[in-house]
Amino acid sequence: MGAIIHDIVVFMNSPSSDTNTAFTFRRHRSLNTQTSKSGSNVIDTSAPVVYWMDRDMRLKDNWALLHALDLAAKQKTGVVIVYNLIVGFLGGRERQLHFKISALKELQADAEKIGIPFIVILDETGNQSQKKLEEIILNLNAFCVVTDFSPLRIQRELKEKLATRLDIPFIEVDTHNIVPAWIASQKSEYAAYTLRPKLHRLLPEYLTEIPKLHIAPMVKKAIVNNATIQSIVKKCSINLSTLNIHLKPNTHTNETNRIDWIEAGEKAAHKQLQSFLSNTLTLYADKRNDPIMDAQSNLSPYLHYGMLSPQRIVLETLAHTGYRIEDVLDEKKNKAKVDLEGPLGLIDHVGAFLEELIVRRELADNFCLYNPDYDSYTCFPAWAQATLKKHKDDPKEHVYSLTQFENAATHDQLWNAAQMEMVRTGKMHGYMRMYWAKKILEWSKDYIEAQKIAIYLNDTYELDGRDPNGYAGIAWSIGGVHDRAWFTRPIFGTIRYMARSGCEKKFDVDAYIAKWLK
DNA sequence: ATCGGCTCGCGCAA
DNA sequence: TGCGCGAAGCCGAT
Repeated sequence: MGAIIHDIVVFMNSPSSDTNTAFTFRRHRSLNTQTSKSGSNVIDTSAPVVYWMDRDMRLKDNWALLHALDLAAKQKTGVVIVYNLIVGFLGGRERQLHFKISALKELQADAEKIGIPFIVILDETGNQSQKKLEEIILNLNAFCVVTDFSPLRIQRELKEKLATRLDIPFIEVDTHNIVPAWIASQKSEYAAYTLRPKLHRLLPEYLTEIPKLHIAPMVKKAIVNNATIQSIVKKCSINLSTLNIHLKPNTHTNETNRIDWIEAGEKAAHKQLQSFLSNTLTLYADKRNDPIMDAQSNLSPYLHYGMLSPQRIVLETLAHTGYRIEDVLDEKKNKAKVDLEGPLGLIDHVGAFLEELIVRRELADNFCLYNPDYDSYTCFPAWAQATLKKHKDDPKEHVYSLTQFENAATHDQLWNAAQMEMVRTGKMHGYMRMYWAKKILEWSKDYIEAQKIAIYLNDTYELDGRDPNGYAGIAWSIGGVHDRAWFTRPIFGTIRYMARSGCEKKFDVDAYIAKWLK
């Protein structure tokens, strides 16, 4: 029988009273069956808990770090964070790497301030991660390893390999979702409406306050006083300020390799959240699908890198508006009764925002977790594969190559504008992402190639690329995933179609084109 | 401006 | 077994 890590209890000072509020969290699971290597009576205070930070690049509101700190406090030892920087991860380019490195600098400085060494190791070829992580965990004589959760194959495979090699407990904590993906649902959900009730049922249990980061004095002391760990940290961590990596430039050179309109890191993320809540939230429900209006949250790059906790966003949104989560969920449930004419109320904006933040994000993780072929056409539902296959050889007015798409050289200036928005800013407007992907289906050799092209462009240019949201969004647009069948038409079959004329009815297409194509 | 039909299959009620 | 309904739509009729 393997080790069972029991639910742990965290105590925190409630801001509204001076009594300690105890609550448990169940956001972790064991990745191997190892028990601690020392006998249960022997406490080796020199063996730290290693938090291998992967998907969630933040110190605040991070359940994985909190879990590591709790285990360390029980063991009277310290915590060391290890971040494994993979160059060119999943086809990422300099823009994503630069964004990451900039956040890592802040993380490293902030972690060290509170007595947590932050080691950055470098995997320049993409195949050294397992060996390097193993080495450093061994060198540090780790007591156990805690990591965060991602449903993407590359990360799951690395964890599986590590799990077979480590002879200490290896624990995964989902700190990217409010309800852990494997608890929210045990199967691939058919659509948002099948996942929604499950999430709504579990939210009262999981949408709790998040404990403040509190470093127990002995946790800090265990590291500060340990010369061996200090020397390993010094020896192993690369120097971020002198790091100089050049990746293959993008097709659109110079101006587009680095993104400068958005600042990386958790401080910048919190600033953006506050700005969104104060300035933009009241536009969200009716204007978020207008690519001319700046009515989106602009939080997705931060969410992708875990620089901001979605749970914190929900808590802040509720605090800012004064609603309770039940109010918002009930409101959505009774929408038909409440939906009178007139301007939308604040609660509609909050409902629309939280629906996207909670249900849509968790649905994307659910999709990748239970469909490991999330980036292949084989993940499309049977009806969609059948209809796409049937219409595969329908005559096409335009067929473009990857290069033509990449260079925004189609006949459709609206499509080209969307492509250029992504190339220039690293973030295409959410509504345009659907149109963009649907048109790649319409103008590619076939749906199999269309999905590949869309994923390549998304992962290359979007700051929030290489994310379950991207794979799910493309599968929705091209493969009917989480969607229903619609009116039959050429090429698409019964996959939902989107037309430029629809965009023209909804927003000022010419203004959008003028903005991104000069 | 607004409406109905198009279309598939899940999940629940019966 | 039947039925309601779903993440963003389109199109033609009114």
